[in-house]
Amino acid sequence: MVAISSDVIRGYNDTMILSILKKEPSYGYSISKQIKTISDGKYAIKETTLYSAFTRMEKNEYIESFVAEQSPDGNGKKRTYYRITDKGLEYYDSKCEEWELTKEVVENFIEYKGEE
Amino acid sequence: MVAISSDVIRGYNDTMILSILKKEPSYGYSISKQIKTISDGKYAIKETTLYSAFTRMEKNEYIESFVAEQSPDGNGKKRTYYRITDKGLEYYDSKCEEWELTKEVVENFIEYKGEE
DNA sequence: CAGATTTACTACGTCTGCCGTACTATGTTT
DNA sequence: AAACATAGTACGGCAGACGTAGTAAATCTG
Repeated sequence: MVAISSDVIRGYNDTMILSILKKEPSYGYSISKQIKTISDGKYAIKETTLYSAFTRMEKNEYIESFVAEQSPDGNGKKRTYYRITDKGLEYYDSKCEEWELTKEVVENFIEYKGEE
Repeated sequence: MVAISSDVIRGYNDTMILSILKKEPSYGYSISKQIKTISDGKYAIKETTLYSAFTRMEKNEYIESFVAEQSPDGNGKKRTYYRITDKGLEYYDSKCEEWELTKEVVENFIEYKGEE
């Protein structure tokens, strides 16, 4: 079983988070589950990686946080939600471009051997 | 102009080096130039990154070093050449598999917008 | 033939993102 | 009542990439 090492995914965790926040604001636990679902169970972001990404990206103004109740009637625990900013959208787009370039480059050094 | 950030390429520098050493033993300066050529000028490995990769990979027994003259008649400066080991070949193969998986995962989060 | 450039490295310290471990504290299910 | 899911925070360590700098021989260039 091949796993994705942190050195490989490094630099794309932020992109994954932003791609989810592009759709609508969300919070840690939900994003974590969405990443698992979207990746078809192939990747799970670590909690600490996720929350430190929030801190970093908020500092960089790629996201904004706000606190909201779980249900509109005011009961339930409060959660910290994140929303993508315009700067975050730009950053996401640039990361998508970078990905296309990276793919082109790396594939020159990779040998692909079909299924087995 | 999009550039490839170190956080993105991290984890693939070793793979690139090994893919070159798979063909034949080589040395630092040459590998550096080959990476530039093979990537079509899109990526240049930093010297310090390259040489620290040698140290790490030799310790991990993915490569072996030997010293040789530049020309067979014994003149010219000596160079440190590296040769890939069986363990290194295995590692390279596993990295290729990992790349296929990473691609599948990351692409779920990326939006591709043709040329422009 | 002197100076610039290319070749071929080594040393050292810093930065950053990822991760392990651990802890807190509700809410919900069995 | 206990277990599990939810929703985090705190803290420290690690490893790979990189900036800066320095050495030194070989080769090209005016």
